[in-house]
Amino acid sequence: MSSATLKKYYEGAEKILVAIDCIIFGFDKETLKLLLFKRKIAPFAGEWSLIGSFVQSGESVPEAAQRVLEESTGLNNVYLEEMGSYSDLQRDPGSRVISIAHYALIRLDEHKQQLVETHQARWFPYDDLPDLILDHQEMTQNALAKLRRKARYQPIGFELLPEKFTLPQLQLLYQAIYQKKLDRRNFRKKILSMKILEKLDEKDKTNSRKGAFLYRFDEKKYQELERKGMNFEL
Amino acid sequence: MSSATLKKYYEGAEKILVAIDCIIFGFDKETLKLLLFKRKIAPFAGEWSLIGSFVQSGESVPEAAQRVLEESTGLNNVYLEEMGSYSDLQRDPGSRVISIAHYALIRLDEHKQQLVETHQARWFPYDDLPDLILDHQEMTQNALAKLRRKARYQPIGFELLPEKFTLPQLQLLYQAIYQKKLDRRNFRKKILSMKILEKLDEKDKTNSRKGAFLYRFDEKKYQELERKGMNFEL
DNA sequence: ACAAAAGTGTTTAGCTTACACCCATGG
DNA sequence: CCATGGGTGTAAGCTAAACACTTTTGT
Repeated sequence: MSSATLKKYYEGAEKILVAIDCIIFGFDKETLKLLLFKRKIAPFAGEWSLIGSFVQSGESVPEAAQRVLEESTGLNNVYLEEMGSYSDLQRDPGSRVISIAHYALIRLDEHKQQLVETHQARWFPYDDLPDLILDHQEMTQNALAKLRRKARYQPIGFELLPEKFTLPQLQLLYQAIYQKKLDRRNFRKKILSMKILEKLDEKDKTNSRKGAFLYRFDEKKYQELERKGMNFEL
Repeated sequence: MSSATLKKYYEGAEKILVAIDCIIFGFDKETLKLLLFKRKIAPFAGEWSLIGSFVQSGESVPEAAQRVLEESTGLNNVYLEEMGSYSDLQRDPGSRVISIAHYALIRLDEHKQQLVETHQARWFPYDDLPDLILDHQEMTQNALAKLRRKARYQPIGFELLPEKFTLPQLQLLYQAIYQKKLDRRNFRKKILSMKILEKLDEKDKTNSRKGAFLYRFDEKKYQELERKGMNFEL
């Protein structure tokens, strides 16, 4: 093939705006929350929206997603997962844009509250969200579906908890993700039998007089088990 | 925001070439296969590659993927699933391209052999693939990983078999997907207990003198069970 | 009659589920 | 001393796993 034809091959194709949008999950006490933003630009200025940005020519998709996360939460070591593209021709009246949606799991206690204010953002309980622009509602629903599925075979739930957490807290989290109650004894048995938690000597007394022991997720132990082919199931 | 700023918002962003690439799975007797193509254009003309195409301005990502599938196999009702984006800045030396990879499951008996020839394509056993260009090797590995995971909770395996198939055939397929042997009696028990197969009166005698009964996948029964919340597990 | 693949049940072990009482502490 | 949430064990039912012989039929 001649270099002229090659040129035509790549240049004959249409370039398209590529955006990324982030569904940011957090977990507070017993509810799953989403970080939403008041959109600053037209169309739909002033309405609630996911946070997003265009992919720049100098960055890959994961880099763009990390950048957005850092700009909006101040965090740079965030669990981030691509969840698919949204490409309807009419999805954005402003222009033809293909968006690659991502969901992120962040620890509410770590993110910079100040940035939330700067961005006119707000945490909403997952089951009490405002109307969202464009196809952001659909993205949001797909994100929870993916999160649920993923949480079944990988311990990503821990990404939503502080470094030290109690078993009751962990159970509340999984209950929030699966939207159903779990038996306390069975939950404990199962999670402890996986041996991926390190029990600490401290107690957290914010929720009861007796206090609950704090645990820490042991990444190393988990990865060992994973290599040996364990299956993490609720 | 003024319309000038708006203009700047969308126009200030960089447009990027967006491609889709398809990992096309087939199943033959007892091996999982991939349809690969001799690349016609530079760079890498003449080397083996997945089939792909740029997303046109008039089509969505799923539409582009279907188009590619139809052009390369002649099939238009194909099981097709997006599996993620590939966006390294240097991934394609020809130009900066973001590719959204998809995997497809097709029935070897249905696709048009003639098109395979037209495209200088060839079916390769999954575990004996030639070197592939760009990041196509990585895509291929990710595709099988996704297929395996997905096959655990959705009966997508059937997309790889002809409409009528025998239980031994089905078992061979799942063994190929999971790369491990399954017990014949347990497999049968499990699959039949799901009640998603319709037993026919015909036998297929191509593989034995006795012959094996043919079955058909019952989409309706499956969807009913799905609504009631069954879990499809190997 | 025999070779080659299809078909069929039972037993055992492990896992999941359901369930109720005592413990520690701060007020 | 009592109210509140944290912690613990066991029995029953169910699902998964292991395992070997009979059936059919073309040659």
